[in-house]
Amino acid sequence: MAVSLREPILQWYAEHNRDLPWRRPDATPWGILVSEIMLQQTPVSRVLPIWTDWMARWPAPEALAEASPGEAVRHWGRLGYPRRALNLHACARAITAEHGGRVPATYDDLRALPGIGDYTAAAVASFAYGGSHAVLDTNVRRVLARAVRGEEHPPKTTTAAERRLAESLIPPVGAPRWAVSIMELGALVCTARAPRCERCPVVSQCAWRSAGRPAGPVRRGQTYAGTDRQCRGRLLAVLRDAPGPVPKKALDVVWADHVQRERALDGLLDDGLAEVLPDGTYRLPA
DNA sequence: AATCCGTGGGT
DNA sequence: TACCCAAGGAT
Repeated sequence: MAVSLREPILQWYAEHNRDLPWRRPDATPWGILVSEIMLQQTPVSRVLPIWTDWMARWPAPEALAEASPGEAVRHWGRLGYPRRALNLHACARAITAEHGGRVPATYDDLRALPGIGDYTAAAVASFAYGGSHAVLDTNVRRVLARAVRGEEHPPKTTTAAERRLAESLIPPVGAPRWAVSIMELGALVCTARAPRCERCPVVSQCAWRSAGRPAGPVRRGQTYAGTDRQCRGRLLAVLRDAPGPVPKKALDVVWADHVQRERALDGLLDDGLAEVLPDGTYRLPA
């Protein structure tokens, strides 16, 4: 059955895997944790330079824990979803204070850290510690949706059936290798947009392929221009690129709509991504 | 369950 | 050129 997907995909990975720094033998659990949070909804190519800089600057949780949250946000640069920088900083402080400076090894302990959900906990437990978990990211879900269910896209949210299927495929030995293999296949071959079926090691057993690659329903993408998110991004960029506190005027000039701008700024303050000083200037959190 | 949360590159 | 979407998580 679906278990016959394993050997071809493992073999394909052995020949086609990318040499990524967080996959090397000398990668630390901390480096792997940092990479997983940076990779949430973010392409590898954009993570690489930021990850390299972070690991040189903060090679262990204790180092980041000693920095301010604002410094974490500043060095996050334009990776996107900057609350992840705050999450990573909070992870560093929790690991330092509650786990003796060692990244926890179990799924449950990892899952309890800020910004670490089901996927990231399973990924770190597996990749950093050799744990056996279903590592269900968007790549894996797409490969399974196509190869097994014969559909172009996975369901919007992870279903119990997907989880059962993923768990049934975990090999008794080498779970981490299997997880990274099927993820890599989704990332490089079984892509969302223009899948390279001619390079796929399991094309002969793919239900979607044999059905003629039927198109799934068109999914509504979220527009971005003019949103609060774009406004928040503009405002935070001002704070990030300034060496110190900035007057409110510096924020006002980057977004015309007054009501939306104030709402977005309040949101940044609420989220702990910015703070206001007694003199009315703004900066990244100290 | 549906929305919100950034950013930039590929198609 | 628009649009899609990328190793998700929190609410």
